[in-house]
Order: sequence, then C-alpha cells, then structure tokens
Amino acid sequence: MARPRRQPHRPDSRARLLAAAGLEFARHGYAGASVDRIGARARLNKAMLYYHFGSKAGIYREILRDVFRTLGDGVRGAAEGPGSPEQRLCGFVEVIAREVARRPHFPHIMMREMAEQGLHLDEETLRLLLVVPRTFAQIVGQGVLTGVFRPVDPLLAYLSVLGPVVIFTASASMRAEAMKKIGPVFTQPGHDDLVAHVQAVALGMLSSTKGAAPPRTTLETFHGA
Amino acid sequence: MARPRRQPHRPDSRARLLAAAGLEFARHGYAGASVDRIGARARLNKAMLYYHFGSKAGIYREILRDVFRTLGDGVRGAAEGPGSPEQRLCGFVEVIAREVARRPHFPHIMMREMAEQGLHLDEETLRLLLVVPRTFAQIVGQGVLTGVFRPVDPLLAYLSVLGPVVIFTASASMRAEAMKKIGPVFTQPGHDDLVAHVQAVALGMLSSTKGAAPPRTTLETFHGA
DNA sequence: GTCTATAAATAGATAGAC
DNA sequence: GTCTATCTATTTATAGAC
Repeated sequence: MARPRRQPHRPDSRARLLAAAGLEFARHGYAGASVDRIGARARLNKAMLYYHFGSKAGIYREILRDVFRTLGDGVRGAAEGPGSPEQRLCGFVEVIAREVARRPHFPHIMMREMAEQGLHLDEETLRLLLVVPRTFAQIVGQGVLTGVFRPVDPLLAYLSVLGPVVIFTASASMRAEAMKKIGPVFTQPGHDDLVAHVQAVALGMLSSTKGAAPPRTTLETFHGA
Repeated sequence: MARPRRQPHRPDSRARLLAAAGLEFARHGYAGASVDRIGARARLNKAMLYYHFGSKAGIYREILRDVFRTLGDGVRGAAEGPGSPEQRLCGFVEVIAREVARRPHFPHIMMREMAEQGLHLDEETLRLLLVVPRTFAQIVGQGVLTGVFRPVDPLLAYLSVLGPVVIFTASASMRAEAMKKIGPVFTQPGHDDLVAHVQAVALGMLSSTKGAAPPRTTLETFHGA
C-alpha cells in the first residue's frame, strides 16, 4: 500500500550503485571514474552514492571485498572437497575461471589496482584476497606430499594458472576492438577451451612423472601466517 | 659555446618527459595522469609537454610505439636466429622477460589499456603490437611442422607465456606493499627463476611426447593478414 | 626552448528541500 | 530515500613574455 509514490523507496538502489560502480571503475579506473556517471548509470544520482557508501573510496572497497569473499569460498570448496590432488587442482581452475567469467569487469579493476601498487587495499581486503593463493599452495602441497606433484615455486605456479585466465578475460574487449580495426588476427577460444587449456598446463607443470629442475624458493613461505 | 645561459637548450627534455610520463601513466592511468605532474617529474613544466608532443594523447602514443618496436624486433631475432624450435621458444620467453624487466612500468600501462578496451591504440600501434603474438605463433607452427611440438590454440598458448611474466612483474609492487601490511606471505623468485619457470611450463605445454586433447581452434587464424 | 599566467571544463563532496 | 544546487579544487590546454 502507498506504493505509487513519485520517488518511492527502492530497496535495490544500493545494489544498482554497486553494479554501476563496478563497470565505471573497470572502464575508467579509480581516478578516472566519475561518481556522477556511477549515479547516472544506476538511474540515480551521486547524492545516493554518498548516502549509501559515504565516499568514492567506500563503494570501491565494498566491490573488492565482495569478489574476494566469493572467490575464497569457492576455492576452499574445491580444496576441501573429495578427490585427488589432480582433481582438486582442476576444480581450483574451474572455480577461478567461472567466477571471473561471472564478473568480466573484475580483472580490469584488479589490474588497475596492481598498477596503483595496491593503494586501495586495506588489511581486511588483503586478507580476503590472500585466501586464494594460499588455497592453491595448499592443494599443491598435498600433491607433493603424496608424490603425485613435484615441488614448484608456489607463487610462480599460481601465476601460471591465474595469469592466463585473467589476461584472457581482461583482453577480450581489446582483442575485439583490435579485430574491428585491423581484421581477424586472433583465434576465439570459448570458456571451456580456456578451462581445459589451463587445467592441462597446470597438470603438466606439476606432474611428477616428468622431471625438471626443482625450484630455488620454498613452499613454506606460502603457508606462513 | 654560448652555453651557460639561464635556461639553456637542454636537448634531452623530450626524453625526460617520456620517462616521466611512463611512470605517471603507469601509476595513475591515462585519465588519472596529470600533465602538471609529468612536467614537474621531468624537472620541466607542462608547457614543454605540449611543445614536444602536442597533447596528453600524443606523448602516450609515443610511449607505446617505442615499446612495441623494441619487443617486436627482439622476438623476431629469437624466431629467425639459429636453433631448434625449442631453443627459439626459450629465446622468445627470454626476450619478453628481459624487455619487460627493463620497463617495469610497461605492464601497468598495458593492463590499464586492456581495461579501457584498447581505446588509445591506433592502427599503427596495433600493428606493432601484433608482431609479438604472430612471432610466437610462427615459432609454434615451425615446431608443429617438424613434429617436436603438438598443436595448441596459439592465443591460449601465447597467454600462458605472456600472462605469468606480465602479472609477476605487474604485481611486484603490490605484493611488496601487501607484505608490509600483513607480513611475509609470498615467495620472492628472481628474474632467472621466472624465466626458467615459464620456459619449463611452455616446453611442457608444447611437448609432443606427452599427449593431451587437441585444441578446438585452428592455427591458421593467427597467421592471417 | 622554456617559462608564468590564465582560461574553461569537470571533479568529489555537501547542504538542505521534500 | 531521493533530489537539486552549489562550493572548492583540480584538470587539460593555450597565450604570450623572454
């Protein structure tokens, strides 16, 4: 009742602002993002952003924490569920690729954050982020203990999985634009091709049946506090 | 002669602006970069930037073209020099890692460019950029023909090499900041560790002695035009 | 080649009506 | 919860002296 007011309470205004801000931060970066545009894209105005989040920094922080919570929960599920280390590794890749595909703007935001040296990452957000590489190292560590994986540097191994997924997704729109400008030059693998490729590379990299030089850095560092 | 003037002709003002702009664009992005700060960082002022490059977009374009020319020349050298496909592949990785390490700001700039969908990449700059993945595909193609490599999707394979190098370099400062805030959590591989790791992963991915499912996309697309 | 001063546009943030 | 109007700072770019 009392519903058809001029500007009624729309309980989803907060969620609409978050979605609009994700796109805006991805496209224009933290400095380049305009709170005016975020408001407009959410079919609201910037006063609502300040009402819900207090500041440009506030809504940005909220976006990041939400992603890292979901990613962390997902990979923990893959690492703690049933199956061999190989299956858990493949599950890890699947979760990363799936959640990234679900938020195609997120790699853009994260890449910009790297370029700004993690300036906008507070302690709490960092701890949520770190769950992902730690869980990867945990899966690798289990496989090494049971002898199915060979020891590798956990950071380099993690980046060999994350890097292709993130760059493939992040470069999609740039590749599409490039092909508009100069014609078809790239193959266009689908999501399943990406997952299968990264899983195969990860298994090859870790397989203990094929020998290569052991890493110079140790696994322990990754498990520490 | 006539040298000791107050503000004498300093023939390196152009180069100093380019260096300052590279750092500024990496740190703050295209929109966030301030021509005032670029001028100041070069111990000049913004009027000199407009004198040499005409606009903010002009100096940005110049930075990108210079990098892609160097990278393209380097990988062409690796692909056309002597040696087996395996050696050329390792050479490719070495060149990429070396040139990226020589310009630690470049991955940051490129990541931001992806986030902006290649907005600032004109045709000429794109053509220079494309030499790199095309040369990679050429090396892979040679190996496939002689039977030492198995066929893979050239884009996914390329990103499995480029991704780890780029993200490792780009995330260095963020990882360092993170460890200041919450303690030692990452291993700290050196440049040689990175190169050896990526070379090993690349060789494992392409080795024809170990079988895996063939790719669903074709090599041809990469050689076109 | 190098500078200062300034124009013109746009940014983040806030006040206060409804 | 939602809006308009506004304050203040900063932006890119240019004009013109030296």
